[in-house]
Amino acid sequence: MSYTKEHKQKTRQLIVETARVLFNRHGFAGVTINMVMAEAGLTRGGFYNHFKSKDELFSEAVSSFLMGRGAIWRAEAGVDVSKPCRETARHMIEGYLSKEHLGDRDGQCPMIALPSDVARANPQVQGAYQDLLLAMTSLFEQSLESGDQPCREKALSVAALCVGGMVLSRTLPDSSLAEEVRQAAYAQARRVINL
Amino acid sequence: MSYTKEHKQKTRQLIVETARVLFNRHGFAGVTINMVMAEAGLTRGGFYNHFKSKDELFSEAVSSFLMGRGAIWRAEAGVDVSKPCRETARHMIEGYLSKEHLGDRDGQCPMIALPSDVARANPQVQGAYQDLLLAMTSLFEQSLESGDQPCREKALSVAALCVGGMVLSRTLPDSSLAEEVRQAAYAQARRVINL
DNA sequence: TGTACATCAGTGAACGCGCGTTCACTGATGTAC
DNA sequence: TGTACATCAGTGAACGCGCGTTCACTGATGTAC
Repeated sequence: MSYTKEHKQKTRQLIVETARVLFNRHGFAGVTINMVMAEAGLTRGGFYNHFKSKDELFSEAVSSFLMGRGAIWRAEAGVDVSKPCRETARHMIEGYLSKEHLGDRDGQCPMIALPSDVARANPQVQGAYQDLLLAMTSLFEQSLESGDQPCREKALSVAALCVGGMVLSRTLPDSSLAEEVRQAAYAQARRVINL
Repeated sequence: MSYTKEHKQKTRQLIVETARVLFNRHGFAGVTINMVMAEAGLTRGGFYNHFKSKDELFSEAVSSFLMGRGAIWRAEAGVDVSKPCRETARHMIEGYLSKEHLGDRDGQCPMIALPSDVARANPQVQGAYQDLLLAMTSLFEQSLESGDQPCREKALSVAALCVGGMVLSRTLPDSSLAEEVRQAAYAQARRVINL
């Protein structure tokens, strides 16, 4: 035996997390294997000891968000997934549509940072993206259920507001307009969950 | 004189429109100058008689939507910009969040097809993107104004629903989930404009 | 009306460059004795 | 405990390729006479 399995696993995770940040910043095509490896303190050749291809790395990077950076994010935002209630939904939209989340380009949800990159990526990446949406909507669904109302529709439309508000806001060069959009989406999402 | 100015102008427009379609399909990085020129029935070298760079082409392609393909789209969707009223807003969201618009990858609004590409592009491209959003929101604003209500916020949140619903729907690999998201966004947008 | 000419839109080969990926290697590590 | 060895994570040069862009050219066109 050379090194331990844990050592390799750690390196792999380091590469994935480094890549996730760089993909968020520069998009899929804007990131090179060399950039990722250098940023992780490694050299380009070693990459293929861990991944089959750049595509596989992209897929891992997007998947990693939910349980990795996303879990930290949820903790910071006060979103307790184990106790879904109206309060939880409120924390979720408050955190998701917050100014901090908008400004945190490196730690941002991939649904905001990479939508058109993912739309043109391979099925694994799209699957990871879908898992993010499902995590979000099922949290809303569980949080909002209360007998009569069709709350799945409500949950999906709040997700559309969250992602749409942030995607628009992040792309607009006029920052006061961006701020208006973000706040409007937030106000509307609040209204929907209180309906 | 060689050729007329109109001839050159026509060629330029052909290149821009060809590029707009290809950018929608493959994203900024996925399109090469050669692809664009070949698709337009020309050869690569001529490109620089018309544009300074690929960036400039991208900017032109996004700007061209509003008055070009977008105008055709509005006509098909029955959106009469000159008569903004509740009915106009209804046609707008009905068309924007329609199954046809979702499926029409080539003719789709760039806000849906290219969000993360634009977010990382140069200021001109972002300006063109912002103009699209402003066109949409000011139409909603004018259509919905009725004295007391804060209808700008309403307009912005409907835009977030339109873009968010479509961006999500187009990216989800599970097409029945995609359909649910689209319909939920539509139902919610309808509810907001009737509020 | 016919011809000679100047223009410049369009051509296609070529440039330098950086990409994703491969590969022969090296040297730090854990294990066997 | 100390040493010889096998493993394989990590190295870095190299590969083929296609990109954005440049450039010397060509030939279709409109104009002048």
